[in-house]
Amino acid sequence: MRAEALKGHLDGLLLATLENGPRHGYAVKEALCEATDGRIDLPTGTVYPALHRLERAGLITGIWSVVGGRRRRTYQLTQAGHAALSRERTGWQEFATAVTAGLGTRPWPATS
Amino acid sequence: MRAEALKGHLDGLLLATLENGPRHGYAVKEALCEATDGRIDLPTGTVYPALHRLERAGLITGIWSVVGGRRRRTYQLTQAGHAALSRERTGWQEFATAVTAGLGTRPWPATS
DNA sequence: CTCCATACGTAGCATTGCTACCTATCCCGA
DNA sequence: TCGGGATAGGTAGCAATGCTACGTATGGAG
Repeated sequence: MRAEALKGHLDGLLLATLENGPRHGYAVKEALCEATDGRIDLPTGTVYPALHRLERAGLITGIWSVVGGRRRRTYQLTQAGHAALSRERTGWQEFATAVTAGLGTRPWPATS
Repeated sequence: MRAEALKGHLDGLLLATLENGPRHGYAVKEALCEATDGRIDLPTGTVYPALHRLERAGLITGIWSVVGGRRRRTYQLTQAGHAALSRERTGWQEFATAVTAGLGTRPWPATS
């Protein structure tokens, strides 16, 4: 997958991993990797700054803890985060529809 | 549609408008707007630099002409451009599949 | 004669994900 | 015992890219 393709769509993906309960940063990365069958395997240098951004934006909140000698920051969605995730989903649908139309490909999955 | 969403996917869309014959820059913009039902209506400040980029990359070639007193630069896909378009399409499919999975939305169109 | 559509263009900006690097702990295998 | 990998967090700086805000010019409609 081309690196820059993700631009503008990362936030929604991160939020989605937190929808069913809190996770710490590293687990977010793992969850996203697993959910996409390894197709989206983010470097940590992408994940952590993005989580900081989401926290600054008030979409997630994090608390520190220590598990097995390792410090963790566990994040969970805020009310605003849930709303944002919802927006990201509908936004993605619209975007994907538009690009698919623009590219002139089959509506979906074309995996026949 | 969020502005930054397009990042990394514009080239394929522009190439696609040139697949069925040459067009000049302004017509590319119009064609894309029409193909997407107005959902992707690019400012000219996006289109022209992007076309220059594609030409520098050897994916399209342009020739000047004058029609009705107005100068035009008409572009057409090169061999490499056709190949790139093909890659963009498969890349888009993979990308869309991954993001859809990551967001946990319905495979498609979810417009039910 | 003014305004809009057509047609092209550039400068500079903001965002964003990536590379490359750093620290630290725990555990497994050699 | 010691090295390396997985786990867990982080930062600095870069490159790419689309957008905003302009500027230039012609033709036709009102």
